[in-house]
Amino acid sequence: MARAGVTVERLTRAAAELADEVGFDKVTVAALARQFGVKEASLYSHIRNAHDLKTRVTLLALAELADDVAAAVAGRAGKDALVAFAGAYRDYAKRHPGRYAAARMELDRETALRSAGGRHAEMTRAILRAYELPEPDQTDAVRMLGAVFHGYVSLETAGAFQHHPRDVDASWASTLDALDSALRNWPRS
Amino acid sequence: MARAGVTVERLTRAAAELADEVGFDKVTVAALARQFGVKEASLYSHIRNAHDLKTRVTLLALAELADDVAAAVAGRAGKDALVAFAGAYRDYAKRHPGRYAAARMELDRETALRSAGGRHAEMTRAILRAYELPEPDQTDAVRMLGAVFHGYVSLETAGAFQHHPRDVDASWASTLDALDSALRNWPRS
DNA sequence: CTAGTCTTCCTAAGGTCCATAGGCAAATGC
DNA sequence: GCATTTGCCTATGGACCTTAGGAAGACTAG
Repeated sequence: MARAGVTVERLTRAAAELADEVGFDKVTVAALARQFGVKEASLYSHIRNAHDLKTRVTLLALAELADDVAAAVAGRAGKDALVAFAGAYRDYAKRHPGRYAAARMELDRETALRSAGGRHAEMTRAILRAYELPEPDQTDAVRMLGAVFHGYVSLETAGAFQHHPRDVDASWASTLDALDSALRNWPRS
Repeated sequence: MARAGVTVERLTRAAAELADEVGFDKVTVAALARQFGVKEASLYSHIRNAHDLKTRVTLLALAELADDVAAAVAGRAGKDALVAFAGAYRDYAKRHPGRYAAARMELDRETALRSAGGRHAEMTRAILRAYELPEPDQTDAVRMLGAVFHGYVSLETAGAFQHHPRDVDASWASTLDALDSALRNWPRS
């Protein structure tokens, strides 16, 4: 039998692309096998199971997203950095909806530790540096920023903002203005 | 054959409870059939398909959540109302994680219109009344509030805040303080 | 180069779930 | 009391996940 040249890397890339095209939940071992022209069972020489495959896509997405955000915030500070971070985050989610969904999948403890999740937290803290928040307010602000970014993108992707004519980009810009103001006037505990 | 007394209502309730126990994505026609002691095929006399069943759980969850929030904000205004709204929202999500996940499922246009989604938007606008924001800022604020609430609950449920010792309730309170301040000092366009 | 080993792919098979078709019997309505 | 409707059944098939065991290509040591 001629070999199809399947590797974990190629599988993961194909799975990520498939996720962006048809949705992360529709990434199946069967669909990938079809794409590579092999039988489903063959893929189990490369991945442990379907969950393993999805986890790999998640790790890929988290790393890509962290790279994008890192590039965006490089050399910026304060509100500038905030807007760049948020823009890169939202852009990634819109360009790669399937990967973004993967990035939000729950990981088990050890996998989470070797993911790019830590870089995300670090970068968020870096943004807050200019606002000079002491702990624990800084941690609270990190959590709030994460909530706003993820929440906005998530609702937007789910079509929750489609029922009103107001431009979604404009609301986003306005939200970032409000966030900046909230961070500058953070209510100290 | 003795009848098992299956009805759409009982199915929906059982599905909602099952969702809270094992996760919304694990709510299956097969599992429900087992619970009711009937064959899978029998359920198709009551529901059209699995998606129909999930949609019913979604509508139930949206209505329950709207009721809870309405009860919480009744007779309150300003920051008081904001905190009550947010608290009811987050409590519901924690008490009913499966239902909450259902509430975030995307609905088709017509179904969304006859859902309690409209009440949610109205109540959010009601909260903002005290902050006296003109349009389109009010809409922007509605979107931001939705993003923060959903995003926070979503990240918390996914365990994203477990990697830091800071008390999650305290961060939540702090976030609401910041939101209140952001709404009071909303940057007018 | 050859023989052994590892890797990649296969067939076969069993499990879960979703869904439809067609039938029988209990419940309901006139 | 009889016809109709409704609720449940069996049978069947498709999609997906996964494991076991085997064959043949690819690599490696002697």
